[in-house]
Amino acid sequence: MSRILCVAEKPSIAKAVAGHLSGGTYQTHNTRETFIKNYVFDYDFGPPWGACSVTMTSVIGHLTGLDVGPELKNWSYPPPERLFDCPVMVNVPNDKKNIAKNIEEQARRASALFIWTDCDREGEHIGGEIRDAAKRGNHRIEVRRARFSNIERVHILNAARNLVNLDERQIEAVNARIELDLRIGYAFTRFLTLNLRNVGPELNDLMISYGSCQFPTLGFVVDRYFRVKNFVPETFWAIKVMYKREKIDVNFHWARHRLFDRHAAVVLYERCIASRHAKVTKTEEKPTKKWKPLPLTTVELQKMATKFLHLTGQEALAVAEKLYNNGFISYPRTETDRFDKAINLQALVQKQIPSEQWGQFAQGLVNGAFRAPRQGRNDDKAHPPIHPITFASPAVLGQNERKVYEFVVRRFLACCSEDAKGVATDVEIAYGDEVFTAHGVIVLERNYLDVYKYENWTGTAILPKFTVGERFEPTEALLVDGKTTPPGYLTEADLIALMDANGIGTDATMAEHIEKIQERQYARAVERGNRGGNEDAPAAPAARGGGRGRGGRGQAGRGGRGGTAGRGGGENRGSGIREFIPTALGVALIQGFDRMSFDMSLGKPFLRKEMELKMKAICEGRADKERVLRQSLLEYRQVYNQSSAELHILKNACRQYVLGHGEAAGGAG
DNA sequence: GCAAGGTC
Repeated sequence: MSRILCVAEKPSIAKAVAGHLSGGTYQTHNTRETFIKNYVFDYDFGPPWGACSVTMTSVIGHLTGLDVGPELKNWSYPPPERLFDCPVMVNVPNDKKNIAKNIEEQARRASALFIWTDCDREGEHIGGEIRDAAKRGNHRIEVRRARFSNIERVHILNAARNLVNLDERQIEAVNARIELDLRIGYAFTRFLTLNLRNVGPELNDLMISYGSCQFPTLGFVVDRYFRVKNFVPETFWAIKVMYKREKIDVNFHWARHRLFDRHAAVVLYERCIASRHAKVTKTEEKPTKKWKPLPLTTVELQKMATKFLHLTGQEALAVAEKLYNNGFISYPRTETDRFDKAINLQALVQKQIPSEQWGQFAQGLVNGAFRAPRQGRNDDKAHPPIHPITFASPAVLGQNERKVYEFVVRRFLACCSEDAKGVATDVEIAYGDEVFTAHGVIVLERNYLDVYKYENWTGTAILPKFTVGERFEPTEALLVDGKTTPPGYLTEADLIALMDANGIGTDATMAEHIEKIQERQYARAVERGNRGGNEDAPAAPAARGGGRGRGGRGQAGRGGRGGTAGRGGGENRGSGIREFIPTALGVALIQGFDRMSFDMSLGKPFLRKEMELKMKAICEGRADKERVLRQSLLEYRQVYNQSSAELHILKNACRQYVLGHGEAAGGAG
């Protein structure tokens, strides 16, 4: 019987796959690494392998690291630009030696290696690392890969019978990313730290790092800071019409929303008053619904946790990992927002019936209210959406675990419910030369809203009956004025959404980058509403540089902000929602690079997006790794040279913001 | 001393 070595990306997958392939009977052997077990069993992989003796084990993420040699460990010599062309080498870090050794030893006794890493680019690369380790033990070992996107039994058995080859292109694409991130990160970090050190005592002992993810993350924070800072309130005028019928105040909204020209508004208003009567031109009553949420991804979990659970993204992820390790929820790092058909959702719903809080709701779903979840557009082909696995009694969970578990379960049950249903009424009237509308909703069935307490469907009222053609005299018609208000600083949910949209970091690392820019003292998190005076703002005597000067007209009507006067930060006082404000250093770095004559500033997200496109090109065979590397390093070296040549601009920005030495030469913007 | 990406 031939021996087969199987290696997964993490211990939990090794155990799950071993369970499925062996039918639940395997021997467990400890290794030198506490978390890693070798599972031994027999399995028939079908032709050409036939019945085999299998050892299933795992790594714990990446097995190797890339680093520069000892001759480049000294920061003072050679200069940082050597990092663009010095040798780099792959090594197995000390904490991974035992894992690699286990694979080497097992490979010696095996004729084939089957790789069971996640079905994504990084997983393919980890597969390559596993292969290299196995080949060190047995250079003739045959290497195949299993492709699976969930750990349902049938799916795993199917993967075991349909092995493929490792995709070298994906491995090369990741190799390119690793090498670029290392060289560029090291080079610019040393450049910044060494060159800004002598600008002022404040910067003497700081580590000023650059990274392809941390800098764009900071860039978002700084960009919003300037939008708030440079916001110029504008006065607007609006016509408000109210009509009382059947004891209901019906508020009609002006179709023009608001005007920034007082004279024009007054003229239009006077025509309304002069006409005295309004005429109903359209009424419409139609069924409407509020959609249930999509299946839960990591990014969404973090956004919701920062909004509703009073946790940071990183805390939420750490708690979710603990819940996962205890078997309560599925793998928490996923981009997938659609459930695979193979997964038995009703059985998972059933497991929640014992809950005192949502058990009844789960019972209702089991009794017939169950509906298939919506299908999102994202599938990482590696993990299902986050969902509960077993019921966890609140007694066995800590406080934060309880909150996150509750959210995961409620979200899941909401996904398996019916949309909320209601009737929407719209009434349109003509008054003077103007058009006004009223909108009302009656909620008929709350459905998922009964379990998903993080959402509601209110703020809309029941409208009395109106008939087309009828005329009435409004109870109230006023010309009101107001001022546009600035947007708020970035919340963590905003920041995560921006990173997600711009491809900065991955679901697993976004929270780390947010943490990093605070650790580096580039930005600070402050509870919304607790921003006292100017003490949190950077020392920025002349912050004219960054965003757009006027927010009023251009932003009108978009999003929930920049709206009517009086809706500023006050409403959220003590909300527990944290927002990010750059420090003087953070502003200086982004502004400094922005003021240099680059086509693309290091603080903008485009460079990372470009890297992403290049990786894709390598994966699809349209580009070659070596050429991509050569080309990218050439570009970054030019950015580096230019940064050296224009270093005074960066230094001036630091003097301006950090030391408060007035507006620097070179100007703002 | 420095990056970003896996995972515990």
